[in-house]
Amino acid sequence: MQITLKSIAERAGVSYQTVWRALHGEGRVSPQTQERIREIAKEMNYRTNRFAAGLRTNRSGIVGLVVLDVSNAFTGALTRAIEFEARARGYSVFLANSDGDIERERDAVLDMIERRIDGLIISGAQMSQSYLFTELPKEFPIVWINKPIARAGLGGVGSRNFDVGLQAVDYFAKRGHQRIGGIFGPFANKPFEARHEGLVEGLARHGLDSNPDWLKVGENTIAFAHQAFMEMWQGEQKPQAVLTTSYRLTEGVLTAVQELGLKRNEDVEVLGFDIQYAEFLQPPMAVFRQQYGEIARRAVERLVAGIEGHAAPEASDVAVPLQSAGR
Amino acid sequence: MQITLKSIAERAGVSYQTVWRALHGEGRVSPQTQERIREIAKEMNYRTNRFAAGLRTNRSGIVGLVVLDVSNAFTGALTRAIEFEARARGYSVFLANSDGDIERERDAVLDMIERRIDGLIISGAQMSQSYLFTELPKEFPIVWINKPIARAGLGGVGSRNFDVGLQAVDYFAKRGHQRIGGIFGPFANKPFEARHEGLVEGLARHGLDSNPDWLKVGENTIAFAHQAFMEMWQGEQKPQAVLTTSYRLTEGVLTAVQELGLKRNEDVEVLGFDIQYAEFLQPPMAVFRQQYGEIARRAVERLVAGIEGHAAPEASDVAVPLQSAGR
DNA sequence: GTGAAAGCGCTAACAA
DNA sequence: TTGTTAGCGCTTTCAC
Repeated sequence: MQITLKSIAERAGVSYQTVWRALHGEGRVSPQTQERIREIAKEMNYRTNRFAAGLRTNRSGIVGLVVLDVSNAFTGALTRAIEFEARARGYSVFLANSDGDIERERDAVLDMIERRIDGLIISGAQMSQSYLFTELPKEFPIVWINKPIARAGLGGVGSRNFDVGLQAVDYFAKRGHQRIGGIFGPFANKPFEARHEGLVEGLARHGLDSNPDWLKVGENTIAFAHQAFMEMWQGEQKPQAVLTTSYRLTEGVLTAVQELGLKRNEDVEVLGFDIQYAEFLQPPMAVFRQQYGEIARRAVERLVAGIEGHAAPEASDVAVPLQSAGR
Repeated sequence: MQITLKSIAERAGVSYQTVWRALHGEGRVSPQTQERIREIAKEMNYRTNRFAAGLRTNRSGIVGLVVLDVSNAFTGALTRAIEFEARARGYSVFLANSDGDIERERDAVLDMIERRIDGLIISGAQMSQSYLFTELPKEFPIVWINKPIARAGLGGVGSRNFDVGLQAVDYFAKRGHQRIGGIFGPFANKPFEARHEGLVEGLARHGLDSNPDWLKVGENTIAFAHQAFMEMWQGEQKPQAVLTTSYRLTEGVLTAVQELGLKRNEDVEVLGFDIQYAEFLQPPMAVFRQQYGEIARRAVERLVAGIEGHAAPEASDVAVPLQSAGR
């Protein structure tokens, strides 16, 4: 048995529109009636049926969030922050993982559309060029994170990835390194391309060699990074310092360093990325950390503005601080 | 403009119930009509309005998931697995973080109730004894994870925490340690209590000392673990081996070990918990790892059975394997 | 200040 | 095989 406006109305001996007004505080009810009705509602544990309300208003108060994989450290932190921001604005969030699979992503998005989400945040999208976009309502509010989507009218938020490359070279150069390398995921992911460009530009600015053997582009996996580092180390010229550009790539390099029995900071210096436990490593590792909280705030703000028709600034990219190895 | 059954019906020149039957494959439609209608629907990008459907059927096909904090490594993995299992059964998931705050948890749950979730999974619940339960519909399907809730008629799933303590002592004893300690979160969280009991029982079985100075119970925070380990180390009798019983507690001990300049496995041996990067540490660390995939599977299975009225076994606890330090 | 009534889009029971 | 109709619980307009 459901508790509805009607059942409260019966108990209170008024019409159910009066109940509605009392609960929504729409003035035109006598204070006594309002008080009485609210008490009854509370006593009966009345809860608005958002299905019915949404059906009527065409608003769900739900945002969809599709991520690659919540169990990734950065994504988890991002997801938490997004949920926090969304809830603060009265929205609930549907969560789905795409697992990097375009079909899973599409299914998730279409399911959310059926469930009438008001807007969508999509992080690390697979489907940016996909025909899928022809299946969404025109002008549907979408905000991307990290990986741009042409279709998203509201734009998106990412990190200042070009700067990551620049900063890395500055850092390494200051510590006296000349032979600098980097490991990158696929350029189909724009952030990797930008980090790469930044590194190359940084090398140029410092007048350093940009050795293709030390600049590895491939999959964003532990295995690729491991292999890439191994290859660098087999070359006759070995790099003195290597920038990694994702969580997984960092882990791959760390395993390789360990297997080769190298000492970080003596044999080779590694700059990590998004690794939460950098301080616990021996020796501690300096690390770029994406600012999930700020990214989440901007993304949600932009999305909600789009949904509710407020003006809001385009979301702009967020700086990625380099956190030094000291504790 | 919404695409509805009605708008398809107009285009197809049939009644909208015929459209409904065609789309739901309820036999009684001529194959040609069915084919034609489906094509039109596809072309128009028709998507069922689940609000309307849910209003009618009183089923949402949504499960609520409330966790302490998705950005915690174990919780992230658990969340991903739950979403996977739920989606495989046709359910979407609302995600909310309680952040360990009972008010946030309550708000999230009540909001989900308004949105008519079919059932709730709650991990690390804060509100087990709370008056809140008087506010939920009787018999509402709830499954807990990790922290038992009396109110949850469907039971829950956890890890075999007592066994963790037992195994830890076996492991340490086999490696020749006699002075064994442990660090635990608050006993208000049953899993900590069970791990503690297991450790004490293990010590007894091996005829080892159960020194209260080495058994620290407090907050589940990095800070507490850090302080607890520091205290142990200031005692005149220092432990040779320490079990940590959560992700955060492990990190706290690792920082303390590092600050004291100790060498793990020489000065003191540490058993970690739920640390994903145990292999990257120097030296690698043996670690208990909760089986999030299996826990998720059992929880969702149990919940869905409860929702849909199937018979299903009570969910039982899952073993926690100890993964050795080797790579 | 209060009530009557329409309608959101769907499901489901019944009629033709 | 197809159509008619009622109703889920709410929001909103209009009348009193």
